[in-house]
Amino acid sequence: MILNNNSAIMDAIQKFRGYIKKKGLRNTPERETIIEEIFSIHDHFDVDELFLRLRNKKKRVSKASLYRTIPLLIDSGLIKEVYFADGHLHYEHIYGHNHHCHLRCTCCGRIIEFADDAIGSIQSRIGKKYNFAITAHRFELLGYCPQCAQRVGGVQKEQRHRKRERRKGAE
Amino acid sequence: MILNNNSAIMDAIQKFRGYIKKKGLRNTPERETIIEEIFSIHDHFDVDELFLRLRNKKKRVSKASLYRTIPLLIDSGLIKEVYFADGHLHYEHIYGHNHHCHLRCTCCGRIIEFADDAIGSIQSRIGKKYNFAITAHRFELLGYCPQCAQRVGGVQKEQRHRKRERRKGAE
DNA sequence: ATGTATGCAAAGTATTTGCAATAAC
DNA sequence: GTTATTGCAAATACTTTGCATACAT
Repeated sequence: MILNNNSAIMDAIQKFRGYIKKKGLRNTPERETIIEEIFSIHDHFDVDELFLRLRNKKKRVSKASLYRTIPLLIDSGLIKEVYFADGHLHYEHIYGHNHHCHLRCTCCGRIIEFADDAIGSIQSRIGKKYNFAITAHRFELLGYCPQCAQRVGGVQKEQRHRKRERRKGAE
Repeated sequence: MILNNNSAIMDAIQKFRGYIKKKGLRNTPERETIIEEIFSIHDHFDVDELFLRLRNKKKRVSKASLYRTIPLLIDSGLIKEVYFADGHLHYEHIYGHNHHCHLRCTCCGRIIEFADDAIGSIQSRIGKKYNFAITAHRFELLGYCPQCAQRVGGVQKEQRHRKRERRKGAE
């Protein structure tokens, strides 16, 4: 059911061009490079991962441009924030992904995607009740995965340490 | 239905003392001061707000202690992270609050609390399915409040600016 | 007595911003 | 030609940490 092929990338770029035009902004090769990379990631990502992936492919886009582009991608409906961990936000693209939420192990950081039909009905029920125009939701379940549940639990810092190791490795 | 009176504060402190003892840590006046302050806040808070509130009451607790105490309060089940905005996490205490989730206007930052019975059943359904021991969830709905929906939309930075002004005012 | 907790200041990490040069329209 | 965008480096924001002192047990 995952459609992250060239057609999804082209759809995304088309949608972004429309957004740029509507807002009176300018399109640039850097922005399209970013979109191409994001839509080739079949997973969640954070700014640092995105930056490293681009650098590994010799695509030179500065981090400042990443930080400046991400809000545009969110506003244009191409990506969304999915959860906060390791001290920063993680994102994922929207096109070609089925809608899902995240189940996260607070011990090892493992992520499982899930979907549940009841979420949509809660969203519309609450939106109507408070007269909000709801544009997005974030639903995360937190707990211990089967492996971590056996061990003690409460070793919340492992996650962050692992992340640091990963970054060092990439230098 | 809100019970943030002295008995809720005492309950919280009792629970924390039990936690401290179980973990072999030490209780300190600073930690109890922090708990008292948090349980007197009938709202969400972030580290900076907590720090300023304490300072305004001449209770001298360093920010380092706040940052070191918050994980203990989360681990002991007294508070929880509720959402990420303005570049950092916001928290709320658990005792004496009915369970609820947050509806947030991405334009003006306004927060509405809501509850929906379906959330609990999703949580247990998914926990069972993936064999996770679920300890918490975070469910946020994002959109435009009635007032902001009338104006354009997309002025995502207002929120952060307002926060900065607020801080300056408190100096 | 022992060793955890504190405050402070420094370091670390993430993100934003000023500015000159570039390039999209 | 005009002006948004870029990369860089500096600045800012948030959080963590090292260390000497204080204090809970």
